[in-house]
Amino acid sequence: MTMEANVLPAHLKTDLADGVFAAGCPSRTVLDHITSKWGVLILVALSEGEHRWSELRRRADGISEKMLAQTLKTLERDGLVLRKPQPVIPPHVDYSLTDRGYELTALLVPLVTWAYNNADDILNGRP
Amino acid sequence: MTMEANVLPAHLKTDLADGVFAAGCPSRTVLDHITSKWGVLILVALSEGEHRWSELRRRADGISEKMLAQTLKTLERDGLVLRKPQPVIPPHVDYSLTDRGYELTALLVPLVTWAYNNADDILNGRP
DNA sequence: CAGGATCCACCATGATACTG
DNA sequence: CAGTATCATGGTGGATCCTG
Repeated sequence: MTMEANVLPAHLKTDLADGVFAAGCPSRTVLDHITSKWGVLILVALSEGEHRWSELRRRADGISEKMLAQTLKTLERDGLVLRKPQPVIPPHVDYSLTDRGYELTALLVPLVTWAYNNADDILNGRP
Repeated sequence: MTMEANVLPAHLKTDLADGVFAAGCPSRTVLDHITSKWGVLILVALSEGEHRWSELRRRADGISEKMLAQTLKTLERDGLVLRKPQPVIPPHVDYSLTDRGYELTALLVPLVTWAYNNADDILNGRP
């Protein structure tokens, strides 16, 4: 019996243009943003609802203020995250997902969940 | 009308333990591997079927030999990619997905597809 | 409270050359 | 063909201090 193992079925492939493999493809830049170390965590955190700066800082354990600012700015410029300054005393800023950001996290959360569930087996060489 | 916008429904959240946000969580390491710049492309390429070293080198446009070797080694150690040296003349090596790698690409390919389809809008500030 | 600015260190990455 | 070895570098990311 001849069969090629572990090849994605056609219906999953059709949407994936060859372009993603090209060096100059814009998707590379976008992928860099959304799969960045902290980008993933921030997006997943926001998928649970609106968060303040200080909440995100605590939630994404280990992130520096610099990287939080940089990550949020990139995601905001990409139209994935919405920044809402609240002019109250004391002032704060709320971050949430845009529609496009929400669409993205629907794909991202399962990936992170999978990584979480498989991490121990993977890192310990278990099948 | 009060409603919280763009929050994932409960059934998608339940599986996602708070642990992923912890600095020491093993999933961070795994995420680093599978969301790395070249890791993503190699996994997606292999989701289309078995590839040789030289094929992967050409497919992942712009990758250096060093990065290809490093990426493949990491993915192999993680049990996501299978390495099969072919003792023929001239010799070559086939790379393919393990069952676990296949499971992963089922989640990864939609993400890459999304990035590809949205890249232009995102980078040009279109809604 | 939410950042901006600056300095610095290191590691990931790339180029090149060589080998089993 | 499929890598490994070595070296150079620059960009990512952290620490610290400062501000609206």
